[in-house]
Amino acid sequence: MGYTRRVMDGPTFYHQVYAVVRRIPRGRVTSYGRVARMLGRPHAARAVGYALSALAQKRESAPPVPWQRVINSQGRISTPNMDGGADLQAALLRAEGVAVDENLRVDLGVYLWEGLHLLEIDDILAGRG
DNA sequence: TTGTTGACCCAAG
DNA sequence: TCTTGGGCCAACA
Repeated sequence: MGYTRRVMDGPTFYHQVYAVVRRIPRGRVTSYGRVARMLGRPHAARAVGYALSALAQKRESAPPVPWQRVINSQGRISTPNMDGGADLQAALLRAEGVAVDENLRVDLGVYLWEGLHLLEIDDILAGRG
């Protein structure tokens, strides 16, 4: 089968996103697009952002997902600042040693996390990670 | 089953 | 640098 993801017997795309995000090392960051690519969905960046958004609402994350380590491809925090979310994210990153600009910008050349390969992700999703 | 909704990405201007 | 416009995707009503 090629494209049917209506009823996936495995983890949903969201869970796959969470699994990958949990692998981001402390003090490093990556982008939504990169996470999407790691999951074999090069164009699903928006869905990744949506997944993290849902995470913030549900507030049910055990173990917790370090969502603050995910920013956009321009190295900027794109979290809505309604709840002070963007500021919170910046604070969390700084606490990990990541230099965040006053304009909520991070130097990807320094802090970018390259990511994982598909095979490693398969292991993680299979519970061997 | 269809339409809507985003914490996106990329190429131009 | 910043702003626009078009494209892509998954979850949900």
